[in-house]
Amino acid sequence: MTSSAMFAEVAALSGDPARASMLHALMDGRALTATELAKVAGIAPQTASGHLHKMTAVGLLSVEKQGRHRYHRLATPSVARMLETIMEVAAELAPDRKRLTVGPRDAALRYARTCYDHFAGQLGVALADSLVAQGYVELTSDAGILTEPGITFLSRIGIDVEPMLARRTKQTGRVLCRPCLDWSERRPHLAGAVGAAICTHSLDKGWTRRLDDTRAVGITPKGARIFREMFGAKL
Amino acid sequence: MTSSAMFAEVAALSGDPARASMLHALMDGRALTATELAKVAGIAPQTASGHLHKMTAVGLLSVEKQGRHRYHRLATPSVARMLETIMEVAAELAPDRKRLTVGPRDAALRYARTCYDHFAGQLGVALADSLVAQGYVELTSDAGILTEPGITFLSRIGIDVEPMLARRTKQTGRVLCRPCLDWSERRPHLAGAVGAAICTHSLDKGWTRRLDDTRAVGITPKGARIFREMFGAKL
DNA sequence: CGGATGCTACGGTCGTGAGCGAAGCGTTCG
DNA sequence: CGAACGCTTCGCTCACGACCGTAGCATCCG
Repeated sequence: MTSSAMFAEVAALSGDPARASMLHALMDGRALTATELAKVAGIAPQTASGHLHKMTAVGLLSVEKQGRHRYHRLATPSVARMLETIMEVAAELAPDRKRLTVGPRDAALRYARTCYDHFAGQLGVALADSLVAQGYVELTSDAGILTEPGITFLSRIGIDVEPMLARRTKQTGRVLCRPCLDWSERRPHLAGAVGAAICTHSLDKGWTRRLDDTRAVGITPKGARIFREMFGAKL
Repeated sequence: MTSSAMFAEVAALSGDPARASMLHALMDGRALTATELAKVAGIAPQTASGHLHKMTAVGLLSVEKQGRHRYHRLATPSVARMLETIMEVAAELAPDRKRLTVGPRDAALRYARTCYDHFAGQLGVALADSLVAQGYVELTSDAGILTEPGITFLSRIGIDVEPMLARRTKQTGRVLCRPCLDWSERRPHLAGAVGAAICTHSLDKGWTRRLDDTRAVGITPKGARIFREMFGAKL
């Protein structure tokens, strides 16, 4: 059965500690160079090159050549979703040795970061919580939906949900989104098209900005006001 | 970072060909014995025993002792979800060598089978299609919801959605479900609490029945009528 | 045009772990 | 009670692959 073989190959590629570290680092959706990834994984560049070649050959990663750099990123959103679910299981199964040390040890990362294409960390959880509290979003571990008031809210802050509606059943009023378990907060936050739109829009509008070369993001004063007054988030 | 280590361990456990075969076989939600799993994976019972011990120790599997048999099953629904997403990526990345040979080679399995706790195969896809066509369910690759007419429909055929409502936001009218990519049909079908309820209820009512010692299910004449007349499914 | 940088290809070492044969323990059944 | 069965533990072999040193190829810079 060739399907089972491919399954094993994908899982095995994700299962090596060094490769896992790299995939982990790529979870923020950005593209990193081989050297950066080698440093993250704590291995020599040659070794990293081999790993990256394998993962690219199979299709987990895609490469973009720019000058003498080669930027690697997760090939598809489904790969990111896969990594998320593996992390979810890993978090569940993790021995409760020090919940405190679990997750990113960097305070900035715990506070706010990107998770592939959406926000995670305390910011991500807080936004999700407030959207749920106001009835804009409903979330379970299985799925999530954006309610009609939620659609109105998003358009008020400048996010158009039409493109999301176009890609699904014609019926208006509800837009599907997706929960994503945060492995530092151990709480669900907002992913999927809606979560991605909020993240993109927030970066565009200067509510948040990337902290140089990490996956952490900072909240600008303007953003803090918006998140507090519009979202009702407690940060 | 201990979280990354656990991630790698979980993925590595799923990555060995023999273990992958076993997990694959356990995806139907039933509990199998060590010998059965050894046969599936094509390895000696001793080897299988070692694998099962490891996966159980980490928490991917749970064991139930019954007489001289030890029944192994997936420990939690989240493990099943993880395997699904890995399969989804594997299916996407699979070289298109013979779409025909992809997926279960057994005709009965392709026709109708269980996928952890819900239906898959042609039956699963057909049911999902007809529920979507009638506006009872909305599905995307990210998430799915059960509409108000859908709730009415389910209660008409004897499925109470109250327990599902209880576990989420109080607001009535919508129940979240979950899409699951079928790797033989390459089409989404219905999973989550709603999919599980339909599967359980269908087995209870004798609309379908398990085919002895496989994960395949058969559709009884009564079931065929129900699926055709009530669901509007074309099988 | 040298020198530095980012990355990759090759060759070799070494540890890890999958696999099985043999043997032992508990359970079931004739 | 003894044989058959299901499963596990132990000890061993062996192959795969992660890792790095060396070397080689492109690209950018002064």
